[in-house]
Amino acid sequence: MSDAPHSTPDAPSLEKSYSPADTEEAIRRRWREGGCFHAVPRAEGDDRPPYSILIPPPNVTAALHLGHAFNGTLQDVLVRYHRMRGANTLWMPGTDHAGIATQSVVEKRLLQQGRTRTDFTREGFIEKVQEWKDEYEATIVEQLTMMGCSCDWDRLRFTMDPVCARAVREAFFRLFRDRLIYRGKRLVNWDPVTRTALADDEVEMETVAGHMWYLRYPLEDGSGHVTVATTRPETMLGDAAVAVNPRDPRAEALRGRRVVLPIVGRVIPIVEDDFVVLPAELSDGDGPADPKAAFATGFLKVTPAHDPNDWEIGARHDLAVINVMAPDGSISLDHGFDDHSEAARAFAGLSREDARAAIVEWFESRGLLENVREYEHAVGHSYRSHVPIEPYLSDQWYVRVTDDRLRGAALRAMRPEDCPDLPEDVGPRTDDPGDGGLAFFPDRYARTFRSWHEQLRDWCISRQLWWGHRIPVWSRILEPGADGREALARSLEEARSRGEDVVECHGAWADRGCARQARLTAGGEIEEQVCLPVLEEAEERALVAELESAGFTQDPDVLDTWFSSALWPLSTMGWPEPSRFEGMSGLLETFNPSSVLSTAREIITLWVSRMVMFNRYFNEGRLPFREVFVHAVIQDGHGQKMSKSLGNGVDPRDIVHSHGADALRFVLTQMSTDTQDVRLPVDTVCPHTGETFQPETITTPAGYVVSAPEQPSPSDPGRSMVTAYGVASGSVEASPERPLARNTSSKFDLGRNFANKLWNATRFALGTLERAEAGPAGPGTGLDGAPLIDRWILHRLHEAIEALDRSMGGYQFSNVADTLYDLAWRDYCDWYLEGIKPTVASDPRQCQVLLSMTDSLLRLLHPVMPFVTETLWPHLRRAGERGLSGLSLPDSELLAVADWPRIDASCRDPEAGALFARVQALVGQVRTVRGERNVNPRKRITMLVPPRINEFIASTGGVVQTLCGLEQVLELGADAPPSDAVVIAHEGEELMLAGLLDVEDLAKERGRLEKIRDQKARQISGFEGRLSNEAYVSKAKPELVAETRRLLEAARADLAAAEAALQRLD
RNA sequence: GGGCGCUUAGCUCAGUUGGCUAGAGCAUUCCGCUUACACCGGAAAGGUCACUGGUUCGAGUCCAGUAGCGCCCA
Repeated sequence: MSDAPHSTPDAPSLEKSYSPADTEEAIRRRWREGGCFHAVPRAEGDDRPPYSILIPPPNVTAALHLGHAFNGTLQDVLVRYHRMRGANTLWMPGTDHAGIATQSVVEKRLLQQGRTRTDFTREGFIEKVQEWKDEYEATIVEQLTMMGCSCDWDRLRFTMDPVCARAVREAFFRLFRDRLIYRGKRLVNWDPVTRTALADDEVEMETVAGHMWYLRYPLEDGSGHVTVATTRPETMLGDAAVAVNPRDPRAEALRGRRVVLPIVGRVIPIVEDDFVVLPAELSDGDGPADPKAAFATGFLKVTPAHDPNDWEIGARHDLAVINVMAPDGSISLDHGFDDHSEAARAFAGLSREDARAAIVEWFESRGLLENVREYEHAVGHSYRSHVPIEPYLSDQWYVRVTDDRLRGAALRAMRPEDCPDLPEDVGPRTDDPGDGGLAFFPDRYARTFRSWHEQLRDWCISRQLWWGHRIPVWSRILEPGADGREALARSLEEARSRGEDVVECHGAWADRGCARQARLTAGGEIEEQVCLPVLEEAEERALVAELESAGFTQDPDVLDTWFSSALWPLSTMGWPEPSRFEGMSGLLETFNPSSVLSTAREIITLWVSRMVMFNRYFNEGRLPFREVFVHAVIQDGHGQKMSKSLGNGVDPRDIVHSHGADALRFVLTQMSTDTQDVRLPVDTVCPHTGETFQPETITTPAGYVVSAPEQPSPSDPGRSMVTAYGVASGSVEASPERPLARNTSSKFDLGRNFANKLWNATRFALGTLERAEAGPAGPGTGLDGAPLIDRWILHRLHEAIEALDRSMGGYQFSNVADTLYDLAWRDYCDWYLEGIKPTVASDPRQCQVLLSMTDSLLRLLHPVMPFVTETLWPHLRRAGERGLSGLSLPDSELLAVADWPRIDASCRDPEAGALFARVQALVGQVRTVRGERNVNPRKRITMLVPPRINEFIASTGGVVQTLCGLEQVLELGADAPPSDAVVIAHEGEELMLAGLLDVEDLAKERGRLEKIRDQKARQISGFEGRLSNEAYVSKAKPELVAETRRLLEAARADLAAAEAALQRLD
């Protein structure tokens, strides 16, 4: 940091402009040393209300971009606001291990060095990932700190740290014990490249230009064939049936008949199922046409092992499940494809793509390929490797979220007005603490939450990865003749008759606290599973050794990242046993439920739902948070979402560098409207010359517009730089000759200017107070008989505080920013400071108003702009005690923990508000005339006014004279006005300005008056039209009608004044 | 296919129970370096509120439909 004089609190004077880079570091240090952000659980006698937010833990895959900065800013605004309002405030920070994403970035990095994961032991590889995590966690924390986020950094958590790991183990154990976790053979979304299962929401649908192939399957009796249409011919090796719609007229003739599957020779049935789309020519036209109908033949090949719909059909018709692929997606004979023929064996080992071509070729060469058509359809792709998902049959672990204890609890949590009718299979609302208590902002997102749960499916939680929480289950297959096998087989048989496929076992292992279950595998074997509870380390080691010597092995898979994220509100607070960890006792009781979750739209399904279910299940029905605020998505200048993977994200540190943290925060706050997306055009800063320019763009293969990886320096084309996209995409690397360019955006100029304005206004206020003759009056001074402008600014302060409280409560951040901007810049700087300049030095009470207003502004602005306000704070404190009657401003060493201004209704003064509005209107008119005639601002002029206006001006304490630049105000008498007088129509009366110009410009003056005349005439006809409408007069609110009449009268008088003045010109 | 959002000044956007003459910032033009601030002050110009119908005394705002853009979930 620099040692500029204002960077130390004791410095006497302030620089001429605010320089964030010179002060931010010192301010961060003061907060850190002051321990301002550390929260402690509620203690005896502490009646502060709690306020807590859990940060949505950012992934440690990469640095944060402005989307995260946006969310972080809004949370910090809330947290700082509530802290100043006196809440016991906790903002819990942390990061997420992001299993698949982090593992794959590390694997990608290793690949660049020519190594793969399997070159390491599991432990060795995890260590590599851990290094990555440490690096990015530090980056993320630095980014948040630089933005001023007031997190409780002493409580920083990581989803895989020991505290969180303990929570994961406990949760898994309880769910397993309660039969809410099970292992099952299912079709999963399989990523053949990373060789792991993906949850539904990790699959990205992409529209693909593919083909529809029409394959002929001969009937068994040789009497002909049926033609099936398919986009995936290679899966035909696993076909188990051909399906036809029962409404299809051909169905009856085919009933009971069979086809011979080409290549394989398998004889498979023709089944009837409603799922089959009737071809367009057979469709009876009721209901909307299915676009697939145009491509359908009415015959569907059914491949239960390789298509989710076929899996369902297979289940309905009890079809065989024949898996013909290996985990890498190649055709394989070793994973359930037992009835392979000689011809089929030729395809073994081919990739999906090669097998498709070969099989199409096989059909074609035998005349069984009836047709090929172009076909555009949506195909699921892995969000990680971006290859098409393979629906794949495998053993996976599931959470039975469809159980009423989870899904039902999530739906019952909704406010009744958001979900008036619970689905039939959901239990009724109860008096449980969390029932009906969950609110969404904006409330339309409640619907997203509800519909997600209405069509919920069990949640696949196992991932075939090394980086993550390992599944704490040991299992073995019971060999025939093994001890107790007979008894187990019998109870499994019984269970099966009850519709269950698992039995709980007692005895060995179970009596040591483990949960032990047995199930029947697809192959008819008995699998015994032992889930370990949370144990002391030595005890666990011993138990594991025993299990392993008894033939058990630990499941190699890890848990879906969202499993640990779902526990975030619990795990961060030490659940299930906070007393084990220092400083955590009482956290849960004080801060769970937290106050609000601030997050992005797509997270409603991924995360919000699961936190609600888990928190309610594990913590006595309590909600993890009472409110969910869903913020907008930050897009780049091309309307594309900023994302880590796309590489179009802007590092918030770049903006801190170019504009300062407060500017970043203010503008992001102002951008937070109720809409879904906000757009932020991004510029590049040349590292060679420092100039800002619009980078050249390229279009990626996926169709995104991003800045080109390398850019020439705009004014020095001989030199070049690399962009964030270039580095993120791996196509270029930064070097000393070709450095990485920072980003910026002119969008943040507004915030930088505002911070500077506040800086200078405060500087002016302090200088003025220093020079004042008597200094400020004591705090507690009343405003009775005070000048209009002082009563008015206090009135505005009161209004602003009310507006801020309202906007904060409704997450209307844009309104928060606008309210602050208008109060500080428009009211305080433009009107108040300008208006008091001639009087303040000799008026101690006005000095106190100035001081208290400045103090209040710093407090109000602090949540949004903490750095500049905290920097100014010690200077203000030295100016004396602040406060007025009705406005309490208790002192505090640090602004971050100062009180929010306490203002009472006595400061409200609507009369002053109305009077000052008249002043502003009058001043505006005079300034317009001065501006139109290019009168030098320094030139003092004379105003001639009728008695009523004269009286009004006299009552305003001189502000009209000051703000209009008046030499004198004269009452219009019998004397003729000066020849150069310009007429203004104001409040239905004529005013005149004299001494504007040395030479009269008649034509200009006529034009001005004519314009006023026409404008007034237009207004009058509008008002008259309204009032001549009887329906309006009788139906509209009376005060509105009266107001219209008043406006009409005023406009008529103004018109008359303008016309009179025009006449005088002739 | 289902759901949601957006379309208001050249640009980026406000406009939350329908009600003064539709606002802001930037950009543009004019005047001003008035000892707080040129990261500034004053003023001007700029809009068929996407389109079509409807409800209403009154519609940017509510309803229905159309078009375009975008997002989420299948």
